[in-house]
Amino acid sequence: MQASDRVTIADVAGASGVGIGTVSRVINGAANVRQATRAKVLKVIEQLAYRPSHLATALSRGTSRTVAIVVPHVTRPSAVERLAGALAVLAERGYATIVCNVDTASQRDQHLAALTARHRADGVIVMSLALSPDHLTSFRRANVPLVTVDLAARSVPHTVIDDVAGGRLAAEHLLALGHARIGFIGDRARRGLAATGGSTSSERRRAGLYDALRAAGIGVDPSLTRLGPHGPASAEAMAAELLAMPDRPTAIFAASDTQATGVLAAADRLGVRVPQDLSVIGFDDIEPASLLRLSTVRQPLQESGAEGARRLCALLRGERVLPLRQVLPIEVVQRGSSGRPAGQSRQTSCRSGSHSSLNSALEAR
Amino acid sequence: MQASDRVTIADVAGASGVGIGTVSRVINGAANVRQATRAKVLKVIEQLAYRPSHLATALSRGTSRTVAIVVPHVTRPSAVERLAGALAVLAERGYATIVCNVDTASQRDQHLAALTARHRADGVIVMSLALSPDHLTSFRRANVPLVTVDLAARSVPHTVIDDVAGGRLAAEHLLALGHARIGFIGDRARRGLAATGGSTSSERRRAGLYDALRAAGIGVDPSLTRLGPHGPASAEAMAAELLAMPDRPTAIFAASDTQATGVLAAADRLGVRVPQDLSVIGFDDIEPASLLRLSTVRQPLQESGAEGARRLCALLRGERVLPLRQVLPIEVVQRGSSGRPAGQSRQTSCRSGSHSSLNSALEAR
DNA sequence: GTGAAAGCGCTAACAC
DNA sequence: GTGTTAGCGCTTTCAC
Repeated sequence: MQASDRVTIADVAGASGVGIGTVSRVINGAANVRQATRAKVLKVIEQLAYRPSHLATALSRGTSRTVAIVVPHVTRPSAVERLAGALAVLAERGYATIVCNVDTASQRDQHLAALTARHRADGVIVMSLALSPDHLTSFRRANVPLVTVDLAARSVPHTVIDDVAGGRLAAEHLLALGHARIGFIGDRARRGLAATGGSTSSERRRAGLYDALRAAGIGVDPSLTRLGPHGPASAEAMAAELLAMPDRPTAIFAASDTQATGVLAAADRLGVRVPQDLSVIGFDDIEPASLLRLSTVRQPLQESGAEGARRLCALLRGERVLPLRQVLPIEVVQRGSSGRPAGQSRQTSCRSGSHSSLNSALEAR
Repeated sequence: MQASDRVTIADVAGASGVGIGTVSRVINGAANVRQATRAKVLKVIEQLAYRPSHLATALSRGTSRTVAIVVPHVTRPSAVERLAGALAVLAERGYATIVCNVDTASQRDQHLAALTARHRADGVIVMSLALSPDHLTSFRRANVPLVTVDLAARSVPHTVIDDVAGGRLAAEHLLALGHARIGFIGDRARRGLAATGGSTSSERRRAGLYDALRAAGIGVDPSLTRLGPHGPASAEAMAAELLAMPDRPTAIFAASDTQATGVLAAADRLGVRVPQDLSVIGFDDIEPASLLRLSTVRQPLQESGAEGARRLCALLRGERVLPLRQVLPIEVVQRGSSGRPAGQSRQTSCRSGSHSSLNSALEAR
C-alpha cells in the first residue's frame, strides 16, 4: 500500500493490466465491464489506495459539483440559520459548498467577482445582500447560475418574505392589544452593504408598521422611530432613548429579535416592566426568542436557505425555475413580551400579571 | 463582447496574435512581457470577457487554493464563531473555503472520506469533532494536511483550550464567593459525535470542577451533576431538577453559555432569584452572555478558528507547525449572575444587591 | 467488453 | 520577450 498521493488512473490501469478507459468505467460504475475485470481493477485500486483527482474529474466533466454561498455577517443567527438550511440540502445532493462571508462592501465585491470566474462554482446563492445591476450583469455574462435569498433581484430566482406585510402583522398585533404609541427600532442602512433592492428588510418592516398605523387612523410619530447599527447594544441604547421620552411608547417593534433583545435589556435597566409597562415584539424567531418569551414575527429562516439551494439545484439541472419570486409565509408568534398596555388590563393576553420584567432582572446583576 | 463562457486562453491568444504562453504570463503578472504586448492582450481579454478556468488552473498548478472546514452543529454560537474566525483568515489569504456541517456521525464520516480524495482540498480543518485513529490514518495516507481546533489529535497540529482548567476556574470563582454546594449541567456524550479525544469538553470541564471541589476539601456530591442533550431547553429541565432538591445547590456551573441560559430560565420559572438565591456561571462568553449579565469562562472562539486557519496555511506553505499543541488562554468574566450565597453578603462581589432574577422576569411573561 | 486517443484549459519548462 | 510543447489526471468517443 503506497501513498494515494501521486497514484493516477494510469498507475491503476498499468497494475491491473487494463486500459485507463476501463478503470474509468469501473470507477464510475459503467455497465459494460466484465465482472472479473471489474473485480481485478477494484482490488488494485484498493491496494494502491488510489483516489481519483477531483480536479481532473471536474475539469474533464466541466463541472465540479460545487456551489458558493455569499452571506453577510455570518455570525448573526438569522444568517447562520439560512446558511445551515442551504448546506443541508446541498450536502445531501452531493454538492460541496464554498462559504463566502462578507462584512464590508469591498469584501462583497471581491467575492462576487471571484465567483464569476469560469469553473469556480457551478452556481451561486447570494443572501441578504445588495446586488447592483453590474453584479447581476457579470453573473449573466459569465453564465453562472444565480439565485438569491432574502433579496429580490429582477430576472433572478429569489426566495423572500414580504417584509412590509411582516411589519404590518407586528403592528396589527400591538394595535389589537390596544397600543397606540408604538416605537420602532431598526437598522440604519449602511452604505452599500446589507441593503437589498434599494431598501433593507428593516426599512420595509418599518414601512409595514407605518402602513398599519395609518390604516388604524393613528398616524405616525417620527420621534418614535430610531435607527442605528445592528446589534443588541445599539438597540438597547436607542430603546433607552425612547423610554426616556416624556410621552414614551407603550410598545416597541424591533426589526429583528437581536434588536428586540436589546430593547428588553433597556427596559430592564430603566425598571420598565414587560409587558405591563412596555410590550415588545421582534422579528425572525431565532432560538433565544422562545427562551426570552419574546413575541415575534416568525419567518422560516432555515427553510429559506433550503429553498434557495433547491432552486439553484433545479437551475443546475437545466430546469426553468418558476415563479421567479418565491414568497415564504410568516406569522406572529405571541409570547409573554406583548400584552395590553396599562389601563386596558381586561382580557390580558399574557399568561400572568405581576412579575418583574426581564429587564429589571438584568439590571439586578 | 461575447459570453466569457467557452472563451479560452487559446481564443485570447489567437485574437491578440500572440502565443498562449504570453497570455498566461499576462494573466499571472509575469515580468517578462513587453508593455505593448501586455496592453494588447489585456484589451482582448476585456473585449472577449475572458475569465480563466479555475479548474484548469488548479489542475495544472496541482492546487486549487481551497481548504475545507468540518464543523459540527454549525448553528451553535460557539461553532459559528470559530468558523467565522477561520473564514476571515482564509479569505484574506486567497483561499476558498468549503464548509462541511455535520450533525450525525454518518455525515461526519461521509465528509471526512470525501475530503481525503485527491485534489479535493489543499488542507482541512476539523473542529470539535471526534476523530478516530482510522480517520487520522486516512488523512495521513491521502497526504492531506490537517489541523484541528477544539480537539486534540496526536501528531496533528491542534488549537485548544484547557477545559479542565476552565472548569477549575469556574469552580474557584464560585468557591471564592462562598459557595459550597455547586451543581453542574453538562452534555451527555452522544455516541460518536461531539466527543473529542475520548471525552467531550463538557466532560473535561466537569472534571475541572470536581478537581477544585476536592482541592477545597468539599468533596463531590454526584447528585448535583446532571447531563443531557445540548440546548437550552434540556438544560432548563435539568436545572429545574436541581432547584427542586431539598438541599439544592446555591450555584450552578453550566458547561456552556447556551446551557447557562437554560439554567437562568429554570431559576426564573421557579422564582429563584439570581444571584441572591442562585449563582450561575457559564462557559464560552458568546454574545448574548453579556446582555444576560451571565458570568462565564471566556474562551477566544473566533481566535481559535483564526489560529487553526493560520496554522493550516503554514502547513500548506510547507512549514513545520510547532508546537503541535497550541493552548489558548481562558479567563473568568464576572457579571451579575454570580455573587455570594445568602447569609454571606459581606463584601459582595457583584455590582448590586436587591434585584429580581432574570428568571422571575421570564416567568412573568 | 476493452484499448487508444482526443480533449478539458491551463502552467511551466524549454527553445528561439 | 515570446512561441511551442509537454504535462496535470481525468472522461469520452471511436474503433476493434
